Amino acid sequence: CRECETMIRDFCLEGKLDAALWLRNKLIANGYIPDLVTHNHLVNGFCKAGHLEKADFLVREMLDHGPFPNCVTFNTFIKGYCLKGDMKKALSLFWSMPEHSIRPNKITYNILLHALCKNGSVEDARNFLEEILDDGCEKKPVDIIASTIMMDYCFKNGDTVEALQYWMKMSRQGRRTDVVAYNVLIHGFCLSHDVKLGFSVFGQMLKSGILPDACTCNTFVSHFCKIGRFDEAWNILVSMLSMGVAPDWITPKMIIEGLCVHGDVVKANELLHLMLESSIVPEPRVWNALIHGYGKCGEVDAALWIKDLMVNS
RNA sequence: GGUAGCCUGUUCC
Repeated sequence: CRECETMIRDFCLEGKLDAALWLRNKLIANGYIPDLVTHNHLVNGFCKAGHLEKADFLVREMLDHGPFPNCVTFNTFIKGYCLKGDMKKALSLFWSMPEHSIRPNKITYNILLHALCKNGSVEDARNFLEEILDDGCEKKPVDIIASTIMMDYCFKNGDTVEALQYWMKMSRQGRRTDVVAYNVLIHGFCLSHDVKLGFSVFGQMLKSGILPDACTCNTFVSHFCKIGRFDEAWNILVSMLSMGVAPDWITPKMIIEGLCVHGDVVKANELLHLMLESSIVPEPRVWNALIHGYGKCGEVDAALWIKDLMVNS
């Protein structure tokens, strides 16, 4: 019945949760119990759709009749409550894990850390982190993702000093910092309007053999668009392309919208075609920005032409 | 003994 389980999984991924649940119930009625991973897909589907009552029902059934939930089940379920902003419930689930003899893993901690930063405060997250570290043996190195989460939210709250402490701890531990950690650091410097530092971090990143990605590019581009330096933003995009970084639709979106607002529709149009050549099709609002941009300076023909282009893309 | 699918961090809005 591997095929039925694959079907349930695909239904979940496509958001067809009713069908997925129906098939699961059907199989059980016929005496076959879908395996744990399949159940986890169902829980995940319900959580992502915000139907936590259904996820809750499913997890209860799993506890009572199997397949017995594992750490992934709880991670998924906890994240569901985090997305709803219900940290009380998320934390109580976390603390209930030992009752079921399920051990939380790094991912569990990171889900909660992230949500505590987002829905609560960095303070709450810091306390939680300390609690976790105290719990086990000493000198446990902090997970790189956990450090990145903390660093990110410290920057976002304007606490640069603490953010950098997380960064230094990370690099001191000799753990391999990755592209996301660098992106967060660069973004942090851009937030405090210190692009120069951002660039020097970027250089450091290249030196340690870590390749930039679309986020790295977008972080710089976003910064330059915000201060109205579209020439610089454009240069970033071009040099990233030459480094082999594949831009996503966010990159052109920022520059095109910015250029249109500032009245340089011609340049925006040029960029649009560049992206279309790389078969990157922008969002509707990017097209709107261009159409509106041409309309604003009275070039109705050009506006209509863009509209045709949009329909054909 | 080998093998598969599920859960965590960064950029625009």
